[in-house]
Amino acid sequence: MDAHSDCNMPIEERLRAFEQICREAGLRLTYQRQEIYRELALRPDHPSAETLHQRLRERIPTMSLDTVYRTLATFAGHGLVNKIETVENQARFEADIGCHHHMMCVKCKEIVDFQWPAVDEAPLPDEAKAWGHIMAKSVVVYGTCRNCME
Amino acid sequence: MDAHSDCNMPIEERLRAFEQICREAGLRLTYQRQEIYRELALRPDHPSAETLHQRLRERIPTMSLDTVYRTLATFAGHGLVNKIETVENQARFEADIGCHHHMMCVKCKEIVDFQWPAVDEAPLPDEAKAWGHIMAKSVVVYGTCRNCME
DNA sequence: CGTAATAATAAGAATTATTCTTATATGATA
DNA sequence: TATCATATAAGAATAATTCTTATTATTACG
Repeated sequence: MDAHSDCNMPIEERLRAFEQICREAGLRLTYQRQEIYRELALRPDHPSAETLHQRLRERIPTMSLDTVYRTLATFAGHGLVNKIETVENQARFEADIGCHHHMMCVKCKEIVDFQWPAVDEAPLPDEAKAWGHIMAKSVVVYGTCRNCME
Repeated sequence: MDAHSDCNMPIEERLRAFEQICREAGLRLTYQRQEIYRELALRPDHPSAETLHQRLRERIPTMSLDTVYRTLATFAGHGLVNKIETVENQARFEADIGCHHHMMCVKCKEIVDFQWPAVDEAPLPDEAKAWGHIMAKSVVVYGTCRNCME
């Protein structure tokens, strides 16, 4: 089985998998990288780089926003985190790279994971196969969450 | 049948539908709005606001980038155009609001429409229904297009 | 274990993407 | 056609992200 990290794994195991992937990829295991990964992996939400930076700065006042951006980009390049596409102009991130999709509330902007096996299992249409080589698919659903429906 | 605009309709009809929707919504039918809509509807690609602005400025040198952004936001708010979510940080737009999905080439960033009835017809999982009221769903597939596979 | 080489960081500047402000112009209505 | 509200152009401002550079810290190697 491949080294991966999803929300059903205990945090220690996810951190170990993270460290292993860093080592294999030749990424130095810095304090900042470990703390950024841990902060992202610890909560099930989908923070922006800025939100993550604010959280980290409470513990680590010297952590710079640039490091958060740079590190998240590095992680995303190595498949350690996902950058989530939304209609908003601030990118959102998650450490759970298991197969799932996203629902975003158009009011509070909260993003929640969900499973949709019917879509995961649906074969890509011929049109898509003819277009080129497909590597990833992403479903984002927009609506109003229960909290925001008052 | 609802007034809508997809790539199978002749451009004249799409422009008429556009004008009608503007009138019904109380949106003034300005020269800029008509030209921005026409420019977007005329091509099957998915330009950014900036790309669209460059195209328009060749014909209309006084067209401002702000007007393009503002107008696209207005259009999107009235369901006249789609703002497409991607992992890139520049938003992309399209005038085709018929049901379809998108493939994006990670190299050249080109976006192409495709149909995927299996996904359109798949019922949302209970998890999603329980979350709140869902209004839209978007599928984006990432890969390398034939042109970029050399 | 200490040290050299090199990659990563912090800080702030720079860039890119988008939105706001304000004076002017234009479309819709009477 | 005059009126009035809305939309526009221009450029300033803000927001989001990336770059530059000097410094620091990790890793590999002795």
